[in-house]
Amino acid sequence: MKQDKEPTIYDVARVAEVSIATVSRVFNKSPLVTEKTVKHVLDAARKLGFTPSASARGLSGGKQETIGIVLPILYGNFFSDLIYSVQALAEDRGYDIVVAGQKGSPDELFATLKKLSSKIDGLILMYHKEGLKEEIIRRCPRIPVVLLSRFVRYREHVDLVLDNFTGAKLATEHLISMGHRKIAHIKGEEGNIDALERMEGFLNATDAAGIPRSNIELLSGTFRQISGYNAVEELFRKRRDITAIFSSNDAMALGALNWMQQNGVNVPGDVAMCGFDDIEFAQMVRPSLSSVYLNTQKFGETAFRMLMDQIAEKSVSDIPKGMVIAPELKRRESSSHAR
Amino acid sequence: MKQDKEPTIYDVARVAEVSIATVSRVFNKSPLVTEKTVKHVLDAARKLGFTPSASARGLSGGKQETIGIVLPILYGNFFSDLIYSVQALAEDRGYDIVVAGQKGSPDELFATLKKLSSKIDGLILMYHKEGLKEEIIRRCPRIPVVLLSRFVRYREHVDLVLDNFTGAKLATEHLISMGHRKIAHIKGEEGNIDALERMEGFLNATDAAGIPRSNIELLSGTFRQISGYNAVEELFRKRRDITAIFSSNDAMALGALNWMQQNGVNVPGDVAMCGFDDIEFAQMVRPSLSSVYLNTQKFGETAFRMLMDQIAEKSVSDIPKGMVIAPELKRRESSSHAR
DNA sequence: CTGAAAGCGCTTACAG
DNA sequence: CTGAAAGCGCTTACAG
Repeated sequence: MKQDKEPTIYDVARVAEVSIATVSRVFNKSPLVTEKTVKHVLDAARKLGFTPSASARGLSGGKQETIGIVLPILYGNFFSDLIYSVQALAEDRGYDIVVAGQKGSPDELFATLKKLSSKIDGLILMYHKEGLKEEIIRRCPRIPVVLLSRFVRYREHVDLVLDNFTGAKLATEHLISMGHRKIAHIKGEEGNIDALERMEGFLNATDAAGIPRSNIELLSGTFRQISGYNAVEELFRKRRDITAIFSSNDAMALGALNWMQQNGVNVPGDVAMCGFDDIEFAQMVRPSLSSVYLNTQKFGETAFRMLMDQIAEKSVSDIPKGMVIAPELKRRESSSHAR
Repeated sequence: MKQDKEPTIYDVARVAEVSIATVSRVFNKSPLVTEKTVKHVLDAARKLGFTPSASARGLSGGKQETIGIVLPILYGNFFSDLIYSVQALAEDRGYDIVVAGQKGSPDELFATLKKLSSKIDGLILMYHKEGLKEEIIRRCPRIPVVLLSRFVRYREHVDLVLDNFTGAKLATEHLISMGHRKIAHIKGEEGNIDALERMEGFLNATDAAGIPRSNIELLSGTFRQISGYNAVEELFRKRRDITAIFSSNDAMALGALNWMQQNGVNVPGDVAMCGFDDIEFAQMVRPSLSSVYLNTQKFGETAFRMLMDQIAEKSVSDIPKGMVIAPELKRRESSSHAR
């Protein structure tokens, strides 16, 4: 039963009394083989504990049955949600997933990709650089890629976007629809593109509603809770006419909530509040926090399907699709009070 | 420059005017090759954009330069932290990581492992079942494995344990050392082994301190925040002499904190509080929440090192090491008041 | 220090 | 429907 080395296709062929070609066909579900032969082969394989060698398959057939996911950083909820959703689909299709991070420069990225490329049949890549799609097609010509971005501004350069901008716009429109005309925005970290796109979404909505810039207040933040706390403190020192706040993330919104609760400002009675990210605590806090949910799961699933399409067509599509995964607004208590 | 197909070792050999054996040696950093030859080969390889085929290497050399990580579920902070820490080390050593989840039964697990085994040089596996180590060695004899568990009770069956029990004990001892003798514990989800081990750690500490069982109160919980809220509400209806609470996780601790703040119970003045998990919000909330931190990063790094050792020794070690990664207590405001 | 050659375990035209 | 055989791109004794 127990082998000293892994059994090969030859062992199976011998036991099943067929040629190795037939064994190979059985494991590749070729329609050519008789049902009876299939059974023989499968029995022999089971008896020997045979599993085809991925290396040999890869070498001769060119299929790895593995896809790669390369992300800026293998960390946090975004990473975890993305892998989770892709893996669930990949498993059904018999694909394994190899993950890689990427440090800094495009050159290092390409070194990673080159090394990875002989292990995978396709790649899901999140990286932000104009013209990257074209460069990848040029430098890794044989490998289908789905390019991902969290930034609408790169829409034309990638295949799939998880849209911060529209999320922020949705949240702001919601606050406006509740009657608010004097709205503050707590910005995210300086230089962070998520933060930038969220602010742009905010301004786009207020502008579209005809709200004058003097009615809005942009507050500095760092995405950390304490900066939300400090931001509202400063806001209220400066002016007290603001009736709604859109925060660039939930952590800062919670910090802001904290300050207001400590200082007798009622939410949503005096000030309505909306965050971004829809972290677990948004539902847990009192008042529960309205927030924008980025559907990372859908993002991952769509990316995987796009990749499978490319692999199936055996065509490395060079037409960026620029598809967008829409964010969703979660209305909760913190913005439930109409003006 | 741009090839219609990937360049091979033959192309490099031709351009560098050496044999393919030499090219191979260069890429395997064989000490035999002249510096001058190395340079020629590397130049040719660069010029052609050559990267060795992982499949061919795997087939003929038996090294995949890939390790597998198989976890119960590819989800949440634990997963993300573990991958992050392993990946950082693996990248330095030139290893890629393939991840897989596992559904239910041991048979499905072994199917997953068998399929994976030809793609990897070693495996980090988290799975809870007595005798699993032996079964793996029997059924996947050629592949080094590091078995992980979050449960000390399986210590003898695995290589590395992330210790819930001691974490809970630490937290409880801390509360006792602050002078508390009447302590409640909010339990985690019924049937969950993490929850069970945390409760056992709690009871172990109170017993060791000679605290009578009548002085302690075990409250039902589900790990969700609301259940912590409900648990203290019930506790205070029942008795008001409890001066400290150890919660099986932070979410419930935060729920409990919530109830107490709403009902005029001062933390830590009237009741000290300690949670488990050290989630981000533990530091953000007021009062900040004391908690137990499971060093997942160290867990992952240690697992990887153990695996590398096994791979290097080329010996599939069958002696479970039963090493334990100690949890750390984070003392914060919620338990800062001595009795 | 370098090369010729066998072999790793498959897939896939090509014959039959 | 099945088999014999070439070939995928490497590594590694074995010679020299």
